[in-house]
Amino acid sequence: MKEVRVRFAPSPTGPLHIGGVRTALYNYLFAKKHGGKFLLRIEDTDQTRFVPGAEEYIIEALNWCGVSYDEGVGIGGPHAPYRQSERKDLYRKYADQLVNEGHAYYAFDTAEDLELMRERLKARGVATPQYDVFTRGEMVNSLTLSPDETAERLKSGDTYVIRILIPENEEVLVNDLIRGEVKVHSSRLDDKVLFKSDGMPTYHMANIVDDHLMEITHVIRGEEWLPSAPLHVLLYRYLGWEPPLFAHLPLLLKPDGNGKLSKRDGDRLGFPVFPLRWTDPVSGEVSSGYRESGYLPDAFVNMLALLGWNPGTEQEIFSMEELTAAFSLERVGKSGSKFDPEKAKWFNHHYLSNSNTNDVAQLLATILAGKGIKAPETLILQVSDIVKERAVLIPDLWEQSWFFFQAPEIFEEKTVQKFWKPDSPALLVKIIDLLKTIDNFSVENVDLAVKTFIHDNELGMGVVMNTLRLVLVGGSFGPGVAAIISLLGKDEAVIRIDKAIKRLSL
RNA sequence: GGUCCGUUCGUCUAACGGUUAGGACGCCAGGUUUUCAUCCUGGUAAUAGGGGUUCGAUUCCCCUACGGACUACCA
Repeated sequence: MKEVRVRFAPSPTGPLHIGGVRTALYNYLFAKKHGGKFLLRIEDTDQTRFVPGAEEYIIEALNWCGVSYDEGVGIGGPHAPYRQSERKDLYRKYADQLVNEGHAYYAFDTAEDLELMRERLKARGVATPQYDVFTRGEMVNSLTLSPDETAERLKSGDTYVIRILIPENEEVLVNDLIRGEVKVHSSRLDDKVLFKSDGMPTYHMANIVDDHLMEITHVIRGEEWLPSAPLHVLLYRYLGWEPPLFAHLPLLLKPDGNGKLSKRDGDRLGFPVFPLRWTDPVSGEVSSGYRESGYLPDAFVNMLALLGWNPGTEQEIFSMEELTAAFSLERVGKSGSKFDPEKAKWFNHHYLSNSNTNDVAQLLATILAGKGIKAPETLILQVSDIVKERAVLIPDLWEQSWFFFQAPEIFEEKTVQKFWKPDSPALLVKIIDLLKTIDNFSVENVDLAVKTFIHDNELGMGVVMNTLRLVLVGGSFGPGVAAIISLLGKDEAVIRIDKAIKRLSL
């Protein structure tokens, strides 16, 4: 059996959004599953839409997700180059071949000509004006011009495009791995431009040539390409090539209402639609990314994988290896999936709280370093251990633990109102004395000592604990009080209690 | 408008002719608890509508409705 070769072929016109990431992911999983190759090709045939930084962004995003490619831009491979603008010279001969064999033709119409044609047809009541079997006869092209005239125009340097000559009357079949057989009548297809007047091929031409040359076996791409798939089938046939197998993935929809997920939805609903933060080079507008928002790549990938695909079992937590083993195109759904930001958070929380404490400590250490805070490694480790299950996003690690690294400057008014009573200072003085008697300052020991103290003095658990919490962290938040006291250490705990007594008693 | 694709709880989805239509997120309730979370238990909630085919339709066919994609010398 032939080696499976698939590609992800984005256009560098901006940041990759999560729908694109998912397409890349499915290609990757499919390739790995079948022991094949996954390649990255950059489709930059439209020079006017080039956006600086977009290509780098795409590569960085794939790397962050752990979606690595075997051949492509940046790493090369047996079919280099992988950037279409650098393959420019390759395409022309195939366009010529199509013209020579009567499957394509030269068209000299100007933009104005085309506009006029559309208006004319609309006036005539034609709903969809197209350059097709019905209209090509009245346009300026090598079909309507004499061979001499055509040759003359070509020679004199008239600008022209090359259009495919769509056959007049036949059903074009597209066999889709996800949707089955899709039939379209050729009379509904238009004579798409294959070769532009600027000397570049269009997507349609370039993608067929490259997929063939790069020996692509499966084209896995978004559903938005389904309507042009018949055209691609025709091109393979006319070029005499065996077409790859097609799989058109369902779309990612916006969380509310309907429609394709877009950049705007993220802004509007407050969640990232991009894997990484992106700053538009022209407007300077910033779009948030999953990475910068504090998502773990594994959680992000897991969440994305399940949007449109399911394993057929009730498993929902998957490592990349497990995804690879379980993935199949047969289990990709047909209908679009609404993106659910809440579920994304759930995944991240799950991954964070189930992460190895050492890994979490790394994340916390990075945050601390960014704030210029120095802390003992063991403390970071201990804090990470008790705080990881309380964090949904990475920044929560800090939100839940900052008081371990710096003493509170202020005391929450609300909590003071509720727990600071006239007899609080006396209580806390006793607690200080108590803490001083504890030799082994482990969480368990501190917990036992405090609870015994509460019991022996017939005090209320809530009152004592919350008062302690208030003076230790400055409010009503954080992990268990015993853990806080233990990790702070005897000296620091006593200092904080003592200071608070003085400040709050004023 | 035309072409194509689609339609199971609010959301992601399972069930590939026979199930009390299952799971997850969310939500609600209860439990654990020193705060807030977590965690545990339970609950809520769906086959778009109408025709067929069949002993039997979520499942197969048709129609309707609704939704989406596409409709550039953009990908």
